[in-house]
Amino acid sequence: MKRKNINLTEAEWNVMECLWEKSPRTGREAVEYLKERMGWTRSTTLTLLRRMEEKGVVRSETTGEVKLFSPCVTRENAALKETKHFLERVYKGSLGMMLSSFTKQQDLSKGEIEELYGILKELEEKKDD
Amino acid sequence: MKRKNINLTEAEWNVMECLWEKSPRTGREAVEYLKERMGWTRSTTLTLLRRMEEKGVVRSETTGEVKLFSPCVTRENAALKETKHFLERVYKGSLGMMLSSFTKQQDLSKGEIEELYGILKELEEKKDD
DNA sequence: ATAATATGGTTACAAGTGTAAACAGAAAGG
DNA sequence: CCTTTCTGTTTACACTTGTAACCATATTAT
Repeated sequence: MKRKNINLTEAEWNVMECLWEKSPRTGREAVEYLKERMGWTRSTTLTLLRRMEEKGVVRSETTGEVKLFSPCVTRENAALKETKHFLERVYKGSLGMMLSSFTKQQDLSKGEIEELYGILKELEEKKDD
Repeated sequence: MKRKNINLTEAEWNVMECLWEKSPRTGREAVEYLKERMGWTRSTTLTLLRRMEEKGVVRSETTGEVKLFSPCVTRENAALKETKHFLERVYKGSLGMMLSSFTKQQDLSKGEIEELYGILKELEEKKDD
């Protein structure tokens, strides 16, 4: 069961969120953060951090007393990768298919539609010049 | 590690694709299909089918000689669920955020942008009446 | 100095996943 | 009939993921 595409698991995303929000963070900070929003125990958080360091998505430096953890991937990159993978798997890579399928069953508010329009418009303009 | 949200795994999506494309299918058909595009052995496919039946995403009826497999979920529903889950995890549930993040790094062709526009326009119109 | 804390490391363990070999009964060929 | 061939069922096994207890060492408070 070789896994080439080292995508973040659900639990790992939470750890990343914690580090993306602020980094570097000491182990203690991370533990506290994840205890609060996830209800994880100290062990759980530290184990995750260790594994993620092994996987190369988190890096740490020991400064005398404590360890400082930082993410090795930007949120943008991780999200992009995940998005591609997701689109590939579920919508044969087509963003259009995803949008139309999704909106067909999920009612978007007027506001949301406007938002999407805005994004597209901007894109187009950027393309023109 | 209780998993409440029975989402389809990567491998399972392939089995579903096979059944969505045509169903019901005999075991043999499925095996052949997945041997071709995935290179899976007979065992692998049949094991997957069994597990998926246990999970309730696939159903089978034995007609005397052979077993006929069918999906218990529509592609649309599975995709929607997966999409929600994905958006939640990666983009805090925001479709807009996803679109803008994605397009910021992934160049869309003129054609693709047009396609997305079309989808939105249609949505809007439907909303109006 | 001794006991309580904090901090990080090691080990554990069940459920889930990917992948498949082995086995068993039915049907078909010779 | 006996062997090959389908078809389906059982068993297996390594890796992953979620979750955590346990252990060791350093620091601190009494």
